[in-house]
Amino acid sequence: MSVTIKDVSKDAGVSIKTVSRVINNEDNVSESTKEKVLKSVTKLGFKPNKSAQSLRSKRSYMIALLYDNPNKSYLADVQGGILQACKRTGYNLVLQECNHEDESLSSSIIEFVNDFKIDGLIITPPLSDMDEFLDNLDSENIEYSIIAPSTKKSSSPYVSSNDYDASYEMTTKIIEHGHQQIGFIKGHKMHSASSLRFNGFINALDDHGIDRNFDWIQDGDFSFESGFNAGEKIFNLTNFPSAIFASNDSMAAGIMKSARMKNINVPEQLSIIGFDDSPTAQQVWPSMSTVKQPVEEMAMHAAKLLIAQFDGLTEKTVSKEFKSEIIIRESLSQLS
Amino acid sequence: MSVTIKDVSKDAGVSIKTVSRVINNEDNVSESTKEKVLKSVTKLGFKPNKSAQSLRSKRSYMIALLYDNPNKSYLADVQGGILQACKRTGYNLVLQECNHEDESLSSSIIEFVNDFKIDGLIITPPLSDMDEFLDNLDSENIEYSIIAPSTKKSSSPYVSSNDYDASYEMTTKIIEHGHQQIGFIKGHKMHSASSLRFNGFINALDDHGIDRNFDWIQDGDFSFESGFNAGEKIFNLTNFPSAIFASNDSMAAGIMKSARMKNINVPEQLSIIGFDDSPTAQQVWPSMSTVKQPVEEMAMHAAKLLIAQFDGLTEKTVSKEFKSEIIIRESLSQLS
DNA sequence: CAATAAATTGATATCGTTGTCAAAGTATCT
DNA sequence: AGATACTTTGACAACGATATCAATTTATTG
Repeated sequence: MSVTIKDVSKDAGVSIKTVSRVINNEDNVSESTKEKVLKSVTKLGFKPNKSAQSLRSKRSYMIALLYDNPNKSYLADVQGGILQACKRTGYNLVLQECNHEDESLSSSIIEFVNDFKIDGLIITPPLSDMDEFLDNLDSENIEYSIIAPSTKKSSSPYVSSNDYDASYEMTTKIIEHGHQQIGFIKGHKMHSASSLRFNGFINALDDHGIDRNFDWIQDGDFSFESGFNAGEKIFNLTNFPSAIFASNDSMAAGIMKSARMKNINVPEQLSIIGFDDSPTAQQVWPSMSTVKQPVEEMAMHAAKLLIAQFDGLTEKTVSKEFKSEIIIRESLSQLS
Repeated sequence: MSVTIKDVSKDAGVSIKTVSRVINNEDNVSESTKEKVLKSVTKLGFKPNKSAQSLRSKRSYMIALLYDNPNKSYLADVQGGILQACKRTGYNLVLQECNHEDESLSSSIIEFVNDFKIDGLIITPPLSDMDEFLDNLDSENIEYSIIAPSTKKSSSPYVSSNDYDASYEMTTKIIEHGHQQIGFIKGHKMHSASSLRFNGFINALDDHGIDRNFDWIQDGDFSFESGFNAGEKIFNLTNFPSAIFASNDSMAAGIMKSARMKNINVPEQLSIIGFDDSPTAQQVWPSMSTVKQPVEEMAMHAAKLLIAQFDGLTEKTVSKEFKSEIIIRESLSQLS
């Protein structure tokens, strides 16, 4: 049926082991035989049988993406990036939804990895913030690569976003637009990004000598509803801020709705700023100013990092922090 | 290291072939030995090695999802559904992004299936509308299950949505809200859903004796921009409709923006209706009336259909049409 | 140049299943 | 009871790669 290593060995006039050596890029093969073998490989269109390789070598050539209820657009972006990295490497992506509140998270993931001989994991927030979970993986010698805000030092390779800097920068931008009265909606407590974004905000206020008003700082959990509720609270105050910076776009949209329902004009009376650049950010009116992280690129890098660990890739791949982009759209107005 | 079929056979006192028979649910195994084997399987916690099975049986236990640039939320929902179906079956999901305009689509997919020994495909619009592509798969004896609007009869199992009915019903709802002047934005031409949704609209108008106004019927391609542009055209007319029904939510959001920019109040002066119930639909203000298809359920069913073809599943799984749900939110107003 | 070390190559076992086919056991029929 | 058919079972080959380790070739050394 299909071409096997045996056919190649016959065609090239060498043993199957030598063919194996060539296709696995092993040392100690003379240039001349290598060339000979590669010629036969191309000529016959040989592609190693994944199952046979996997059976013998104990590797599955599969990496798994672990995620816990992220917004759909984030998930799609992450996947896209990983798939790009997998493209020509022969690796495949498997999806695994998790629940960070599940008591047996560690054990079930370890079982999953062992059952399917998963070569490595890519871990996204908030799972990437669970130190104990990562420790458990470490002690089982499971390889992984994490995508996370830059807080922690991990022995495993990681890809990080500069949530603090981005938040600081965006806050500065808001101030530069003339706003002195600025509210903030925090994100979900389990995400390390939440505190980073909040700290960036606070420090930017302080550095510009702007007072904090804790009535205008509300808790949220990244959901639209939590943003809406936070808005209701703020707009019931006797005076409310001229701008509100929400820790993500969904909450920002929630604020926008609650403002609208109180007949507060956006952005004339109130500027609203989000974070993530989700598809919604462009589709609401007025369009949302927001922070865009290069999620797809980050995921691609995380996958490359991981794959580089098993396959000795030629190009060196190292942990890396990615920079976010500040996007100013209609929802942030210039105060005169 | 891990438990193999040999360990089980020893423990149960039968041959490895008999164990294999039991775990593959083959006929001609006596109840007593079956029981004996199953007891050993549970006792030892035996799980068949996927690679070995795959190598010997020529099956990969992987199904692939073929998609072409759908919106992210749709993609996530489809994946969620498939993963649920895969959950306890031992199958895994592999993602494959396609381009329906690619000349070599058929051949590259056939190669992909052969290389990875993919057991079956799940095909989403617009790929599921490409008859020639499906024919090519048929002639290669590749198994697939399609998710599509109900137009075509396929020899392969399929899952369909009643786009025509949903559109007819929503249009009727709009009319019942007192609207007599109704616009429509068409979807992407390559999607069979587009014409179905349009026909449902037109027929509902006709059946209720309402005039069609072709100035209010605009082309679109499911993108936000195309919706926005369609809006601009309509609102530059001397008189415009009291309601616009867009073939999806993104375009509806585009309309909403263009209306806002012309200072047209939604929903007081203009009702806007979408299709899909994307996350954005709830997050815009006013929240969008729309049609929700049970995408996740549909995908789950499609996966079950497919898996039932290789594994003789106990419960009969057949092609099925799913009903959509009409969701009325703030963007559709009642005219007095 | 012989002796030794290093690089290259191949014969064969092996991974953990399923497939083949024949043997053994049971049931059914004259 | 014996012949026949059917059910149940197992021994062993096979899938297509990598691993082991010994054999061969080539390079280096004194």
